[in-house]
Amino acid sequence: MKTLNKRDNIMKSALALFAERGFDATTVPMIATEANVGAGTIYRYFENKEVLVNTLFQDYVNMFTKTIEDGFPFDQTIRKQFHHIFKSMILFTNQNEHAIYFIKKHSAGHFLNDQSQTDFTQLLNFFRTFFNTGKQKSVIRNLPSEALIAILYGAFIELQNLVRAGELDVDQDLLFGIEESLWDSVRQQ
Amino acid sequence: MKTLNKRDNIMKSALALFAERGFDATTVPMIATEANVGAGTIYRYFENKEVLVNTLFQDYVNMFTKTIEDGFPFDQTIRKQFHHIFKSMILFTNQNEHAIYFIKKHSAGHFLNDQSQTDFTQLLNFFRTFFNTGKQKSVIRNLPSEALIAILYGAFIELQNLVRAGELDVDQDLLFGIEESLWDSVRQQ
DNA sequence: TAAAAAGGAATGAATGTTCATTCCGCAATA
DNA sequence: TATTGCGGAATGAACATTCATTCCTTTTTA
Repeated sequence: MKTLNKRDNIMKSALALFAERGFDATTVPMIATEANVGAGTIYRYFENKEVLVNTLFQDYVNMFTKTIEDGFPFDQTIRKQFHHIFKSMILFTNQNEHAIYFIKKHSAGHFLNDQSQTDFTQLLNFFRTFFNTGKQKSVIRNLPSEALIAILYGAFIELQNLVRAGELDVDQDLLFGIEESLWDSVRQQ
Repeated sequence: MKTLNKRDNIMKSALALFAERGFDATTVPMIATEANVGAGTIYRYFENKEVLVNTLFQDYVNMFTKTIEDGFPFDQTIRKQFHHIFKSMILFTNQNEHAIYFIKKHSAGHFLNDQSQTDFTQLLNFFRTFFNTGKQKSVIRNLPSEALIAILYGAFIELQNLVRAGELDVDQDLLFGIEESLWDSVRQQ
C-alpha cells in the first residue's frame, strides 16, 4: 500500500496548496515538500501539473455531485429536498476539508480540460433541475435558476471560507440559522 | 496629459487582466501589450508587479468603500439603508467593470501588503457595523455579522460574475428580485 | 526664426531568476 | 543480483526586471 499512499499524499498536499494559494502560485517543488516526496516522484504519478489539477478537480467535483445525489428525496417536498442539499454540502465540506474551496477557486481556470468542464456542468445541472422544479411548484422564487445557484453557491462558499480561516465556529445552532437564511433567499415568500 | 493617460492605460489593462486571469497568471509583458506600452514603461510608473497590484487593490477597495458610504442614510430604516448599500454595490460594479471581481479574486492574495489589508478591513467594517446595528434593532437575523457579510457579499459577487460572463442579463425587474432575495437572506423573518 | 543641444520619457533586447520537467544514480525489494 | 521505485540535482523555458539606446519635446543659441 506504499504506492497508493504516496499518490494519495501528493493529491492531498496539492489539494491543500491549490486551495490556499491557487494553481498558478503553487509550485511543483512546494507540493513535493508538503507531500514528503521528491519533485520527480510527482511525475511518476501524474503526467504534469495540469493533469494533476484536472484529476483533483474531477475527483472532487464528482464526489460532491455524488454526495448531493446520494439519497436525494425525489418524492418529498422542495423544502425537504433543500434540507438534503444543504446537509450534503456540509457533509462534503466536513469530509473533504479544502475541497470545496479548491473547486470554487479553480472552476473557471484556464487549465481545465473538457472533461473537467463537463463534470462541473453536471454538478450545476443538478442544482438547475432542483430550482426549476421548485419554481414550477411555486415554492422557489421566480428568478433565473442561474441566479439562484449563484446566490446559494456564492453564499455557502463564502461562509465555508470563513470557517476554513477559523473566523467562524460552527455549532448546530449556527448551522440551523444559516440553512434558514439560505432557504429564505431562494424560497417564494 | 500624456503621462497621465499612459499610467491610466497600464492600470486599466492590469485591472482587466488580473480580474480575468488572476495576478499569478498575468505576465508583465501581457499588461504592456494590452496597454500599448513597452514592458519597461510599466516600471517607470510602478516599482514592480506587486506594487502595481497593491496600488490597484487599494484604489478600488477605497473607491468601493466611498461609494457605499456616500450618502448613506444613517437616520433611516435598516431596510432603506440596505437598499442604499445594494444600490451602491450595483453602481460601483457598473462604473468599474472589472473592479469587484478583481477585489474578490485578490482579497486573500499572498502579495497584498499591510495597507491593502487595512483598507479591505475598513470596507468589511462598514458592513459589520451595519449588521450589528440591524441586529440590535431586531431587524436583522441573529447570526454572526461575519456570516451575514459572507452571505451578502458571496451571493452578490457570484451574481456579478454571471453578469460579467454574459450568462445573465440584468433588467430592473431582475435587480429588484435579487435585492428582495438578498434582503430576505439577512432580515429577521 | 532656424538650428542645435539638452533633458526626460519610452522602449525592447538583455539579464538573472524561478519554475516545470527530465534524467541519472541510489535505495529498497524480491 | 536484478528490478523497480525514488529523489533531487540538472536543464531549458518563461518570466520579471534592468538598462543602453532611441525618440520627442523643450530650451538655448546664433
